[in-house]
Amino acid sequence: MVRLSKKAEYGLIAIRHIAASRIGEVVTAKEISSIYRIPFELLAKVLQTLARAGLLVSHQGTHGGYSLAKPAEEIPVASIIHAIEGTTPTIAQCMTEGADSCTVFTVCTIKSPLSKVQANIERAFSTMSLSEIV
Amino acid sequence: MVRLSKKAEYGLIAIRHIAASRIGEVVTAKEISSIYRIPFELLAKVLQTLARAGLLVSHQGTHGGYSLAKPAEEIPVASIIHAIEGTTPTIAQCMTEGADSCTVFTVCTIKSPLSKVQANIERAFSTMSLSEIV
DNA sequence: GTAAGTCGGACTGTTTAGGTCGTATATCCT
DNA sequence: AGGATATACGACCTAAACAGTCCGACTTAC
Repeated sequence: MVRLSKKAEYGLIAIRHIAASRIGEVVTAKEISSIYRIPFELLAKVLQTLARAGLLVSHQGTHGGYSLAKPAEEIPVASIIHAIEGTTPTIAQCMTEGADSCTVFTVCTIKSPLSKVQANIERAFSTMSLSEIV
Repeated sequence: MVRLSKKAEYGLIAIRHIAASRIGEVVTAKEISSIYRIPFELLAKVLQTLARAGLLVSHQGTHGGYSLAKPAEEIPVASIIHAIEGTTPTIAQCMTEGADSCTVFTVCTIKSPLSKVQANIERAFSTMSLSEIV
């Protein structure tokens, strides 16, 4: 019913690890992958995505790695998950796509009650910042 | 991030429809499938599952169909979703399976913060009964 | 210039969701 | 009795998403 993808899970673990390290220090993908036994290549991709989303800054070359782009307090958990999972997450299909994607022509009867639940979930992730899970 | 499966969506629409019909009246899978343009075979499976879970009672034979097994007030939305999705839903893999399924040997660092979010979601669905979405 | 890093696209294998098919069984009506 | 109309249920198929891999390129410190 509610499950994060492996990528999101890895991303959360990784960014939490980075947040927990001393500030100014960069952390390599290799280090994280070996500590948490996460496939290196996959983790690298996730970190790249996070960097592109502006949550991490990457430092190339020898002694390169990743560090937080901003203080942990300013990074909501929701933004991490969103960056990784890409697609805007909605609880039911009819809430994302064009109005006529809902095969029910007039009313999608369950739409409005579910949207409340969705708002709740979204809020739960948005109000929780990275600093709270370190 | 948070999306119900089609089956769950169909199940919700269907049971809501049944709940909205006059009491004592049975509704056929065919009727629901044609109204909401839901593939008949698939819907039939979902309704069977719901019947097996004790949320609906099925009436076989001519003029058969489905009706609610109990008043809508006594059917939490969560129970409908759980019945259909089967597997106990957890937000991350490490929360379901055996302790050693988490590749991180000592601590799954993100486990506890996420479990709070999960509890929230669970609560949102549990406190909402079918009667509230009719 | 070489080692240690990130970058990013292409590719593969596996799982799961969504949907279909066929057959059995129960019930009503004539 | 027998046909029409339902549910019951397992087997099957397909496409897409997910998890993971591979490889070549670029960047930077020493």
